[in-house]
Amino acid sequence: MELSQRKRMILQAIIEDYIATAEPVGSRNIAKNHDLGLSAATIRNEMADLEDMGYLEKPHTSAGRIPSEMGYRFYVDSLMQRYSLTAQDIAGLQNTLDRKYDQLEAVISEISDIISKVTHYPTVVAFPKENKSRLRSVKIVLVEERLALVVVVTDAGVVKNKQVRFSSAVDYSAIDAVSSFISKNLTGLSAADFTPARMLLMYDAMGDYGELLKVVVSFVMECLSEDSARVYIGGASNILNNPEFSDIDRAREFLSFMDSRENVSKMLSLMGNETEDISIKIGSESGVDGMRDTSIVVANYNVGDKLHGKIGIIGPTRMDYARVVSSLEMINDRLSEILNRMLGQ
Amino acid sequence: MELSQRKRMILQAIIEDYIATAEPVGSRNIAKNHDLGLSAATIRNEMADLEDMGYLEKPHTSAGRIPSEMGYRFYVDSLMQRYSLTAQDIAGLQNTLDRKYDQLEAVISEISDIISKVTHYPTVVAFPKENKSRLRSVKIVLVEERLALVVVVTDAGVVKNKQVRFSSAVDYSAIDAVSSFISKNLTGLSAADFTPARMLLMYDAMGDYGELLKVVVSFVMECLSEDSARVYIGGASNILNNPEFSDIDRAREFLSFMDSRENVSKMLSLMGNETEDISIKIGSESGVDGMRDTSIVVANYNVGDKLHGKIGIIGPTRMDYARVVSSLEMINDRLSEILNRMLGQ
DNA sequence: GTTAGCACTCAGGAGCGGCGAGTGCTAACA
DNA sequence: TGTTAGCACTCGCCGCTCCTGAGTGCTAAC
Repeated sequence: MELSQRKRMILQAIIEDYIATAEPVGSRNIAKNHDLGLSAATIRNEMADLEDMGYLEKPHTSAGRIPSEMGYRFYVDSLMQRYSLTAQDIAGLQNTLDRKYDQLEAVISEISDIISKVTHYPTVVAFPKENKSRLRSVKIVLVEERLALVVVVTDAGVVKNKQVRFSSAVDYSAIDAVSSFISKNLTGLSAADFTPARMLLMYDAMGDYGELLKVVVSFVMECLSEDSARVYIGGASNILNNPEFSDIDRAREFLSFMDSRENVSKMLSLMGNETEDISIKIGSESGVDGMRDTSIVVANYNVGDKLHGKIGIIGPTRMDYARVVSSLEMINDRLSEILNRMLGQ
Repeated sequence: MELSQRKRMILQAIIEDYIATAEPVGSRNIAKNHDLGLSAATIRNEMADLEDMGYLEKPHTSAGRIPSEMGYRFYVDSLMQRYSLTAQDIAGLQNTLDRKYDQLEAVISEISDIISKVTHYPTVVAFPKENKSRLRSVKIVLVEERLALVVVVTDAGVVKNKQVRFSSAVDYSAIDAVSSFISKNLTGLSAADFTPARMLLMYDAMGDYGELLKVVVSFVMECLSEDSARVYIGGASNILNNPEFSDIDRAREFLSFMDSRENVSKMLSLMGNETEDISIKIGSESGVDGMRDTSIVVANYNVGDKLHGKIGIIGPTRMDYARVVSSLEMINDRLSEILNRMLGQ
């Protein structure tokens, strides 16, 4: 059954009031504060209907109503109006974001702080990650007798490097041999191509240099597969500004979840749907246990067509979705820009 | 005035009881639970003395006593007995620490998690940092036409690198020229040697390659000065296990302090005294405002003789100092070992 | 269909009294 | 003189009751 226009208006009013005040909303308040041209009694009737239909809940008989998860879902999908940030917000954002960055880490942490500051919710930013990338080139730089730097470049233009320490001195000829072997045989391969059989063959073929090759190749594989999604978590304590978390056990449950990057990165990966710009999971929709009554809003960013990542915020189900969505959209655009300039070809 | 042996025993009993229970300690309890051979009345008299002398405080008339900051300080300096970790603790530690690490980041975060797990307090680990290091060598690796990797090696054996993107193609001759210029003129210099005058001269001398040189040199300087102490913060939510922080405002104050790496790294740097193995700041001793009634215990670790860092925990002044100190000592040893193996020459 | 009125519900806060842990003082004892 | 038992006193905490007020649902009138 479709919701009548009047029901929609009332539902929206209730949800927005509840988002603003965190207190159950009564019919009288709606009648007074929103100019709907209806008396409290009429609104009461409509509210009873909305409750029957599952959009509202009563915490107890004599309190007002609060939105159910289904109510929030309907709000987010159909009622929510795009919120425009104030000029002040935007100016502040531009200001901080216009700095020059040269370290990925610095960009990510700064972005996270900004989101926290704007939304007043805990923030999660995933580092950009590669999709099925292929090897473009490998360089081995001998730094000292027993220390080399292995530099891997993928076709997404991403450069990774790692120090490798050897137990005995390595000479240039070994390095050269391995380098040219790799560029001849491995260029253009993706992680899936590194089958055990192929690797064995390779190690054999290289004879004396097998050991060195092994070290280098295993790092190359690491770079190409790269499924360990690194995340940056910021502003976790912001959650305590919400009365939902004024209970200390509740707060601890949330914060100890957020203390673990693994938890958070797992949760992010469950958010799926990389095609949509913004995805929202309300309460139990996230499918994560430790996170009762919290919602997650995530935006996907892309760098070129091979790199992507996610930025998001986590807050109570009673969240200012409209504001969060527009903030995320805006910041996401700027982040994509910065990263494209920084990492793009 | 010196404390009598009896007063010392009583003070120790009170502090240890208070650490264990977080509740003001009364004379009767001491008489009952500690076999001091004294009646409650006697202990009462001694407690009154200890209060007069400043070692104890009364939250209100009819509660027991709690230690003052001065009381804790005396305890830490003179009364505290070295605590030995249980066999189980140690086994657990060895177990996790025996993994092979090859990424600094992984070591640091793992160490932090372990300390949190053992002590149940929030943890802070500073990344190893260099002291007045000198330039050993610089390599510039051209990765693509307009992308190079600059690798800097200091005399502490530390290798840092950074991607540099150019607006126009750079050819090998430029790279070679700059490389050899640097190795001829800058080897052995420390950050202080890079005076503006000298730099200007250099840039001029290089003529066409001045731009490239500028980029490389500024990164070299960055590596040599390196005062931005990176820190890893773990287990912050552990603070909520302590009844001192069951008040939500208190918890928020603490956690929002911990949300900022800058705050924490600044606080760490105030801990000073890199010669001592362990340093302890109790309550206001830390000189940091946002951290009422918290204590900090920090251990210094060294890698070779040029690199050092700090690991520490932060908790309520009512902290199990004995356990924390021994845990930190033990973990610190293992960390030094791992890092020396990993980064040492 | 809308609204006014009314009886009913129920969480939250204020007020109050009793309990008990703890103190300080005094007087007796070794 | 130091130690201890006894006792009056203090005061935070807990649980109880009562009251208030916001909010509901129903009914009857417009």
